[in-house]
Amino acid sequence: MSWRDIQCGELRAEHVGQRLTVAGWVDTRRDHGGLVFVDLRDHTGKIQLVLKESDRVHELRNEFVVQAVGAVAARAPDAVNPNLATGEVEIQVESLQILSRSTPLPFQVGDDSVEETMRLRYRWLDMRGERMQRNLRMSHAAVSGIRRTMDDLGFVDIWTPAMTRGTPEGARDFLVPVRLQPGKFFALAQSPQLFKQLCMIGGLDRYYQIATCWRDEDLRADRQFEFRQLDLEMAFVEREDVLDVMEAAVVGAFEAVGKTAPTRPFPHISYDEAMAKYGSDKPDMRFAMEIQDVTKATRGSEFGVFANAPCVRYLVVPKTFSRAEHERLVALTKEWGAKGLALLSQVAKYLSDTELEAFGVPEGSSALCVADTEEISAHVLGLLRLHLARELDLVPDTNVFHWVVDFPLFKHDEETGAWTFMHHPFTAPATGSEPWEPRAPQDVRGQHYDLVWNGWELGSGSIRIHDVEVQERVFTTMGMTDEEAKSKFGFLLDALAMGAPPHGGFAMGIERFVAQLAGEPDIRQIVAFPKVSSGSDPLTGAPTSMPDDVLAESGIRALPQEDPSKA
RNA sequence: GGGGGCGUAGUUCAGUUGGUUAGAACGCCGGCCUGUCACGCCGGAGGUCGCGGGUUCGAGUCCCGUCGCUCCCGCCA
Repeated sequence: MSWRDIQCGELRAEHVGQRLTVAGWVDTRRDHGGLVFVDLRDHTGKIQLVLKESDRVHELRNEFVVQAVGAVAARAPDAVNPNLATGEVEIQVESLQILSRSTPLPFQVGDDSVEETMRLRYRWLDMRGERMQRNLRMSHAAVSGIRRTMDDLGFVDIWTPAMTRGTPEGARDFLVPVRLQPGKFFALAQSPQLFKQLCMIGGLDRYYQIATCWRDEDLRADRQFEFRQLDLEMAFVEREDVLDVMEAAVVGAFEAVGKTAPTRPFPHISYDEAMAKYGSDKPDMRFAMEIQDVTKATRGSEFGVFANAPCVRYLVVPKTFSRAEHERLVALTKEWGAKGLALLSQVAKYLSDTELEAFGVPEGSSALCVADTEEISAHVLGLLRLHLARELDLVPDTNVFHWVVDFPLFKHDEETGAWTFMHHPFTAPATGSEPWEPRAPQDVRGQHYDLVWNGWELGSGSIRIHDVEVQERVFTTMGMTDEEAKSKFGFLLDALAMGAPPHGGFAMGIERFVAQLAGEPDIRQIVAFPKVSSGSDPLTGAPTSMPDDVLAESGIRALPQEDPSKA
């Protein structure tokens, strides 16, 4: 026998007269005494069961799992429910079997107002609701579309290790103690980066993987400890070849979920332009409100704050600000690192007519100015731009994909004073920018590119270094000695020295992509069992402490932790 | 590491200037009901106001601390 002949949401007028078995969850019951209506639900929808009085029928409660056998009947015209896809029919139940009971629930399935920790603690209930059903199924469909695209393009899915060599650079690693070698650790892969490059050197040509990655950094709306990325790498290609494949994958996912795909090719913007106009390397370009620069015009200003600052930039905002509103913004920008935030109308008295003209602020608008280093001005105004756009509801409901290109290869590390990489140390310098000495490292561009969707960084990639000497020179610029480079990346240098083809690739965060696709504000709505922002799992209670003897077996010992109950 | 927000019944919330026995809706329990579909009607149970301390004649309300959740900055090759 079968539990069901048809799913709840699939019943239509065409089934009238058939005797069918259905099964699902009791969504609602309307008990009229001698007559009971039950909306039976599964992920396809609901169907109304009509039950005559019997022993069992009054026992039914929400979320009981039941199986019913009965005839599909057409509803009387005045009893049709136009709000239900199955609303023209109902099942006249002949026999009902309770397959499983349910205790009263901590919240009602489908209640969208419940606090998220509660939803996560009882995720199995949350999952029965429309929202998670849609998100998890859309996630699967998107990944299917991506896989189909990659397979069709001749990419080969290669499994790379989760347990790999730790890297002190970059994100913090999750460590895995090794019982067979006490005191030594694997790190969970932050990305399959080096392995996919080795695949290229190994002649695999076109690699991809929906790869799980782990990074031990603070969680955010768009960040979890573990996440998946579409990871791909191609040999004998240039930047545009990689971008082309990525666009195809994105479009493949859109088509797989039945949404209108963005137009190809996606527009490009340079890193410098993005930083200047939007103060971010992942600009939200659904709206303008670009950052303006008046550094030159205010050089000789009598207003010392402007004249003496290395950089004067501002945002024109279509609104006038009260003193209190301005003060609040000042406080915000100070948190972000600015010394202050000048409202042009307040400092106008110190400025010449020529200077004021340079600002060119229309009637009814305001200019908010930051006078600081170029870096801080861009950063703060970039954040302020996003903040104000959201607050003033200036963000249209559109989809804007674009590539950010021409990144610097190196950046200066404020803490150590050394040069470090912008992306990772395997990104190739732009053609023509090598050898870069005696050119300053900050002037070297890298063949790095980011994919940005509505201000979310979906992922990044680059053309990699395939020349062992260039790779060594990059390590040297970063202050690495030959010995260090050899000990950390000797295997890569060996491989590069043994016939490495030109290659490049990309990695796109799956959850970020699907969250945007589903219109969700954070990736927890896409992940079946996510962690909350403190880094714990409210469902299982993980992480937990471990007995000392278990730790000892792994060759480690936990540091004593303060007991919070004593505080 | 830093800043903001939130925490009251199972859930979502209200709770005035500090003042009697902390309320509502949904859910839950009992009863009635043969055409409902957010069924209806009658009745009922349910509270460590996150936790600890303080101020006060009196604290859900004010103060301090702490815990949890959340958003953001830093961080995220």
